Parts: sequence; structure tokens; C-alpha cells
Amino acid sequence: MIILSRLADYGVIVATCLAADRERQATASAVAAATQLPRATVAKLLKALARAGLVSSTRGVAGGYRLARDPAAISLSEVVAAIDGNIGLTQCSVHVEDCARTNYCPTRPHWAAINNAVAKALAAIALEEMVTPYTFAPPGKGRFTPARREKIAEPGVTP
Amino acid sequence: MIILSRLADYGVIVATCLAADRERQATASAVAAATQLPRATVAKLLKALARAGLVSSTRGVAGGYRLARDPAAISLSEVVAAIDGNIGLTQCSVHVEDCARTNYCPTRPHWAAINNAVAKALAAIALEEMVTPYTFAPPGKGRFTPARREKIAEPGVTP
DNA sequence: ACAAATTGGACCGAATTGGTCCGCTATAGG
DNA sequence: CCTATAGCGGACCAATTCGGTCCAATTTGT
Ligand code: SF4
Ligand code: SF4
Repeated sequence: MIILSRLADYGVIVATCLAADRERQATASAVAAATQLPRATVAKLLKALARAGLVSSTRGVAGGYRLARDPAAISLSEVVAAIDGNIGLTQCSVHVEDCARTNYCPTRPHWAAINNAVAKALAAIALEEMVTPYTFAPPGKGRFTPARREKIAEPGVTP
Repeated sequence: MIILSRLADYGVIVATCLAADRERQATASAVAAATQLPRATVAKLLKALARAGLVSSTRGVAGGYRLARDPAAISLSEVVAAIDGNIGLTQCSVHVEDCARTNYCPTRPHWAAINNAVAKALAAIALEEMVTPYTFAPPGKGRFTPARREKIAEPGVTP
């Protein structure tokens, strides 16, 4: 199973591209060139990110996008939520009345905690960490310090 | 965004239904009646669970399904993996060669850890915990009340 | 032999997704 | 004032996936 939609995946790449240089103002075409993604798609993604308030946009000639906040203050969960919508394991997690079975579903009450755990796993990653791959890593394959790994490997699963 | 497919959601319900009484052997129709899900769909789900080795099946008349292991030893991640496939955030998480961008994708190395964290969040929940008491009082429509359990085990309930 | 039950796969309509395109608006510079 | 540039909003369609059903085959107790 694939959890993130392809667009959300690309959205993270786009956001990471902007995070690489917070000061620079990049047009959609520039980001598309940098990420080697289709221009139209990148534009669509940036629009979604802008509407969510993650990036700020300036119109007109010499316009473009830039990150609205510090890359360390933007979590991955925000990025994917901007594109895929709020995170929810089941239908009743996002809109309760979407499922006709809510009344007599025995498993429904339990999903909230799990939902929370998954969301936390994504919220624990800041955009900054996606753009600084080798900050914590020795020239091997490790990407995360043990501390970091510990942090995301054990999300609070307390019902 | 909805992470679990509807089938996976239902699969958990079906598995939970079996976990409610590990000893009894229930036919697909009986489980369908107990969960109020379409018979054909339940049958399909049970087949998937059986192929994954989570439930054991006996064919022929007086056949049926039962949980293969102890409900405390079956994690939710196994159940959803049996139906939706292995858990992976992105395409490269499940099959590396699925995405043509693997070579120059800057975010790819980071997903593994996140992927792991999400998987762990699901693996931390045992099937046993889904069958535990209600957190709210169902208005006389509890699915897994003892009375209902009798009906599940009843071989002759084919509506 | 018959009936009840699982097995495996085919099947189709519906819904979602990925990706593109258009007309509109805003802004800088000449 | 005019024009080129760039974001904005949404419509649009092809392709894929998903949900659900159904059937032929097989196994097993009576
Ligand atoms: S109510 Fe039950 S069946 Fe409906 S979405 Fe929630 S968990 Fe799934
Ligand atoms: S390689 Fe990059 S673009 Fe491709 S699936 Fe992995 S993360 Fe997404």
C-alpha cells in the first residue's frame, strides 16, 4: 500500500526545494526546472501550498514563491495535509458521518489513537531535515542520529 | 487523506470479529451477519487474511475460519498488509524501481525512517485491543455482545 | 451422492487520481 | 498607459484503481 499520493510526495520535494534557500524567491518554472518535475504540476502544488499558508506568493512580474516560515518550523504532516487533506486512517477519522456504519462499528473508537500515532510520526519531521541529508550523517548511510531515530520510532501510542 | 482503503478497514473489523472469540469457528456468512457487511466482501477479505496466514480455514461443510494465532500476537499492520499490501509512504518505499526519479530524488533517502515509524505505529496495536470494551455505550446495538457472539457461531444463520 | 463451505480468479461500474489547460488578476517597468 | 510576466482558480479529461459481485472448481461431513 502506498500512503502518500504521488502529488503529496512531489509536494514534499517542491517544498524541500524552496527550503533549500529560504531567502530566494523562486518562480514555479524555476522550481520545476530544479526538481525536474512538470511545470504545470509544480504550479498546482505550489498553489496548494500557498493556500495552506506554507509558502507565500507574490504576483506579477518578478513574482514567485518562498517559504512562509522557517524550514525547521514546518512539519511534513503540514505539507502532505496541504495536498492530500487531513490525515486520517479511516473515513470516520476525517469526517465522522462519512461512514454509515459509525453507529455500530466496534472498531471505530480505537482508530483515534492510531490515527494520532501516525500523524505524530509525520509531524516529527521538519522540512529542514529533508534538505540537510548529511547534517547528522557520517559519510556512511545513516541519515538520522540515534536520538532522532528514537524519537520517530516511538510515537506516543497511548489510547 | 484516507490512509487505509475501505477494504482494509473492513478487514480489521472482520479480523476483530474473529478475535472476539478465538475458539469458535465461524463461516464467512456468519461473520458477514455479525458485522453487517456484504457476504461477498467478507468472503473476499477472509480469503486474503487466510492467504496471509492470519486466519486458518477449513473447507467443506462445517468449515469456516478461525484466528490462526492469539489475538494478542496479531498486529494491525499485519492485517492491513494482508489486504492493502506492504506499508510504504512513497512508491520507492515498496518497490524501489517503481519510480523513475529514484536516482536524483533528494528526499528519497529520508522516507525509509518515516516509513518505519508509521509502520511501527500500526504494528504496536494488537488485534486484541480492538475487541476490548467500548469507550462509549452503544444504544442497544452492540455488535459483539455475548448474544451476538452466539449468533456468529451459529452455523445456520444465512440471511 | 448431496449439500455446505472455501478457493481462485474474472468481471464491471464507479470513483479517484494525475496531469494539463484556460481565462482572469495583479504587479513591475518602460 | 501598456505590456510582459507570474500567480490564481477552477474546469477538464484520460487512465488507473477500487469496491463489490459472481461463478466454476474443490473439499469435506452426512
Ligand atoms: S465507522 Fe467503522 S467502518 Fe466506518 S470508517 Fe470508521 S472504522 Fe471504518
Ligand atoms: S524516489 Fe523520490 S519521487 Fe520517487 S517515490 Fe521515492 S521519494 Fe517519491
